[in-house]
Amino acid sequence: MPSVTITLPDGKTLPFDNPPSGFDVASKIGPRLAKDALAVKVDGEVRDLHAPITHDAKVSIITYKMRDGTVDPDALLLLRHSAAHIMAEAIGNIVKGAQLVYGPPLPTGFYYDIKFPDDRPLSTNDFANIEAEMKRIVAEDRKFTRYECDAAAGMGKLKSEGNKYKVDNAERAIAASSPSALGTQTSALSFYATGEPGKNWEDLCRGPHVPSTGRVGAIKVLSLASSFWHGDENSDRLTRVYGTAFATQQELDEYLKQREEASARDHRVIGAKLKLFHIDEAVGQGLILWTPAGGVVRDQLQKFISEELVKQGYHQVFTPHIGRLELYKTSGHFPYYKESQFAPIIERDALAELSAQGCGCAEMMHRVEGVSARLASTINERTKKQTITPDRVLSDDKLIEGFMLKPMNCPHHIKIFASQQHSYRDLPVRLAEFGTVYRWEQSGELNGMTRVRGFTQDDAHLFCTPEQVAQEVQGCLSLVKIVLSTLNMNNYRVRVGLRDPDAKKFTGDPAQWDLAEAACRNAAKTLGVQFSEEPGEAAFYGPKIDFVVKDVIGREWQLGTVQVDYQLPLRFGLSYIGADNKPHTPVMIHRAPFGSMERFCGVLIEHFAGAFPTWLSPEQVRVLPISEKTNEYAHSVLTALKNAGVRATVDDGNDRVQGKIKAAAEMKIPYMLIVGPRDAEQGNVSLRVRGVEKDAGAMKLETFVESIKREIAERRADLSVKP
RNA sequence: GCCACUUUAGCUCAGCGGUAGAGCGACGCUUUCGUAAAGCGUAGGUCCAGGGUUCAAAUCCCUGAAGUGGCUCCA
Repeated sequence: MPSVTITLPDGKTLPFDNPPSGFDVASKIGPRLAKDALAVKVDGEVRDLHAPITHDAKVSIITYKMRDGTVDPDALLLLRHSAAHIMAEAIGNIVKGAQLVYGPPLPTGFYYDIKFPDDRPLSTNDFANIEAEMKRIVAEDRKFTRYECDAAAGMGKLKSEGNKYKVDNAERAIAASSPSALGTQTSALSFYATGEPGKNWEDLCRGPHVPSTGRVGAIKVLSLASSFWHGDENSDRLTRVYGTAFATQQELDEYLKQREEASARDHRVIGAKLKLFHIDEAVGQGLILWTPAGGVVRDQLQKFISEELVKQGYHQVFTPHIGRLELYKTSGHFPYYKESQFAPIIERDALAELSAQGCGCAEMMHRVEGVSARLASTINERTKKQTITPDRVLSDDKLIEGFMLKPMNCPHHIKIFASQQHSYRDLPVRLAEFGTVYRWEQSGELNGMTRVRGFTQDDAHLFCTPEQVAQEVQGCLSLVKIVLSTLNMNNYRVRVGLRDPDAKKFTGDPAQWDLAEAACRNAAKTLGVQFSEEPGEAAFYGPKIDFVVKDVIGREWQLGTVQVDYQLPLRFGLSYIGADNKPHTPVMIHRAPFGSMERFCGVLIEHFAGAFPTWLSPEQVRVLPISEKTNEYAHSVLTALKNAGVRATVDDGNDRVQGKIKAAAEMKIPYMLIVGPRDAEQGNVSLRVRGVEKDAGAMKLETFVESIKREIAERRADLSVKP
């Protein structure tokens, strides 16, 4: 028998005469550890607690809680993977003929994709039954038993069960562990029985699992969703059942409470309560109506960024909401993103003429969507590549012209640049606009302000020489940094999106892409923030740098973006006269520090839970007279505030002051000024600061006005006014 | 777009075949008050829309719209 030496995390070694299991190792360390052990990590790989360790290895025992008292993320994943099996068995017991597909753990829980028989779909009404069944399985505390068969036997077993999804999983597993890939390893399939193989429920599974069902203390079925097999929308539709699990009921309860709290800061809920925006069915899905209060927030953000733009040498431009279809065929937006744009707007006369010719719908679409031969050859010549798809090229007399609701601002800005001749001395030219664009998002994607069909980008396009790219990109990045730090959004990461190495989803010369990607990478390096490079994440015309901001609940939002573009200047034939007196093609940089005003405000609402810094607050101060006796004084206070440019109101209703405070607190107003006879006599105001449970004390009205003016002017993120 | 669920007063929701309900808000009156809701009263509804079943539909069935959670997508 070979002896095995186990090295523990603290460096101690334990000799064993026979290959021990993780449980044996834990038992040798102590009975308490053996009791708590869920699995074992062998040379960094998580394995079943009872699997034999056949060679000398570094071993650590995985318990639910780590030494510092926090939950081990490995243990949680393990437990949730096991919980997914328990849920799958429970569902299988309740719904006959349910075919299991795939059930992985997630950072917050787990799901199982299941194909239900058509006559028996799952509904949320089944949750109670499923949970009861899961509890029964947990109470039985059955062992998770692993067994392996060779590929042929395993496949035979699965095929006899008639579940094509599991057969497919097995085929993938065999392919992934094929001898050619891993040398000597023979491909085998592993199964886990929840209890005894042959007697209890079992599933094809790589594992590992917790030792027994009883170790999963608390499971809850959370929601239903649909998914596609292999994520392919043309493939089978599956039902995805989400759940979560913890070792104890208390942790589950805490998690559910946390979820509730998260939904309480939902921008749609807060937006309605604070009357920040409205979406009206009659106006249309995904179209935001900014109400007066939300209008203040947006206006302040726009003023803020406009000030920065002046400092950085930008020019403000204004362009209309539509443009000729031809423009977007030139830019490439129309062919590339046809599916996610509103349909073209076609002139009445053109429609009537086609209709008179008996032109059918398909023919009409073809003649709208086609590209003229002249445009195709021009662009292909300029970009030295076949960028116009030949089957869409029609002779000019067959084309129908139309307009597009603009999906991007760049073509309009390009035309502004092209309207004048430029010398290299003029560059960079920086054109900025709060430009509203429209995109046809799928209805199921729409979500409050964060996913909409019409939105305003804080857009700008910079036209510069190749030598200026690096510096201009850095300028853009510093702008994004100013924006994020002013708003106290300091938890973000930076993603450099590079072209997909093997896909054809990019246009242009690879050498230019290399240049652009290098410029982005270098600029990201100078940021002093961690960044990741992600191939395949580029725009079709160039690489980009995205700022992904993490909000208070840990969700990530892609907000600011900077993109380098060598393609559009070529497609539009842009040029400037260089020092050599010859024309050169400029490089374009697209950038939007907020991204979209709608989405940014939505994220901002959730970030602050509606409690905006004073400079952004729709209502900055509310004056609360104690009774009608001080209404007059309250109004004089209001006048003083308004004269100082402070957004303020008076609550002169006949509520008691407690009621007025409650109402003002619910509207998340930064400062309340409570005024009674005592204050009126001395020209004072009694201050109450948002988030503070008690009176901050009295102060002179003039002092308050000066302090809040300073706080607003500095765009401070905190409430700084004190008596 | 796909799957599940939801849609009743301005808001949050109850009612689930037999007269349309509550709390908050709004409005009015009383109270004139010192730090997170004073008291009383009044108004407010095409029960999402259209069709069907029924003596009778907010309630059951069908179709559609919108919303929510996911899937897929996001220049």
